[in-house]
Amino acid sequence: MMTKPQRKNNPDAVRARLLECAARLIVDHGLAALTLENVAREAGVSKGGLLHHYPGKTALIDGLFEEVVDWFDARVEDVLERDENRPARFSRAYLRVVAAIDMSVPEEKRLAVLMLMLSSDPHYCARWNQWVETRLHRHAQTDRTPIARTLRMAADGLWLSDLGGGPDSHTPVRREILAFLEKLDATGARASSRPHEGGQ
Amino acid sequence: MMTKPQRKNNPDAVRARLLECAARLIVDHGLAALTLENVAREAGVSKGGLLHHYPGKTALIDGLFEEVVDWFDARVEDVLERDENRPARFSRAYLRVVAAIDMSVPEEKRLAVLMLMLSSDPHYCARWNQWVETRLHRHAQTDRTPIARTLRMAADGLWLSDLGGGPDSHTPVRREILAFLEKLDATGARASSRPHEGGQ
DNA sequence: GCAGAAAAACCGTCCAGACGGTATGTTTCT
DNA sequence: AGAAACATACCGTCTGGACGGTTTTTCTGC
Repeated sequence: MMTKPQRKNNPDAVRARLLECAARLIVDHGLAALTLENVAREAGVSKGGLLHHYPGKTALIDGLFEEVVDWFDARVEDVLERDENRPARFSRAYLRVVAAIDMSVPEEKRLAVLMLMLSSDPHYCARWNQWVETRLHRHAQTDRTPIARTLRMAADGLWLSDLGGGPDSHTPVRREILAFLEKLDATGARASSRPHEGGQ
Repeated sequence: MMTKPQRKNNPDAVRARLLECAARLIVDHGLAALTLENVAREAGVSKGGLLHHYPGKTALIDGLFEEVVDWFDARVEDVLERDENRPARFSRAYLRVVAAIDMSVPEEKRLAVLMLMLSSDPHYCARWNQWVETRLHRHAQTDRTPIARTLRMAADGLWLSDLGGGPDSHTPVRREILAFLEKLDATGARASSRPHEGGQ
């Protein structure tokens, strides 16, 4: 008995739940549903409690943004390590991570949140671009080719398609496209792969 | 004299200006900035005036959506006509239209608005998917290949990049990517181009 | 250990501002 | 004159957030 009558505050868990609920609200009911009261209720705390952890709505959203970016970053870095040092290395990892997203898994809906925030607020858009450009600079030798850019752009398209359930978001089609793209960098790589030095 | 002291109502122009200002507000300051008051002020009319033309906010947004889709559709159809009946015909036109967007031209920012609405509201997302699938069905013989899908996905990525001024949205890079993609359907077309019949 | 003070976690209430929308008046076109 | 094209004033609602209070946890001196 007495498994858990010992009441324990767990602020970290509360913060995590707040972020998770905020993400779910956005994905399931749109950005308009992201109100302090809704998030608080979903997370099982009061509005005052929420505001204790995140002193304002923007702080909440900022926290969500950063968490999702970190999550994505970690996955990319993970794929990156297991890959040889081929051309378009970073961009391929980027694509693979996006392609591996399974929207039926709740936790992976986070990416949809990112897409939402990206396209709705220029501010987050800028921060995201900065993230991309940092990696792009880090992998300048392998990822400034047209192929690399194409892979990333296709990944973004797939990503967007995931969000809205477009005609290319179904598993068989995805697999086909991904196979095609993976083959791409082997075949066409030397056709017009010349690092493009320019633009800061 | 009397160049234009003769005051003339021009409701059509007002409607157009309202839509244009709404689009600019969204692109420049995010969805949250789209309020009736803001739009009205930007367009130089009162809120009452706005509500006279569009009886509600949703009507305004609907009008904007439809106008942008029509605009995009017209451009795609235009490019389509000037193109021979090659594989991936529709998808290539789709890509070319997106690639031709010049965000410095105010009028062409409309596409960014579409992207915004698509990713923020499931309702518009569904309507857009329907548009795509209609064309896809119309060009079933040429545009159900992996290459065609890739072209469209890359177009979507470019499109998204345009919205936030991502690293791939600058003219020289665009040109390079476009050239690469245009070459793609010639080189890799027969490697794995098999119409994929399935999915409803 | 342990009282008690301090800090952190959390709750419920209230308020000012913003926003969508209505109602009504005034001007302009036909 | 009558309809369409506007403007002005106003209302109800919702939401972010401030505020004060209460409970829980942690720190501190003994």
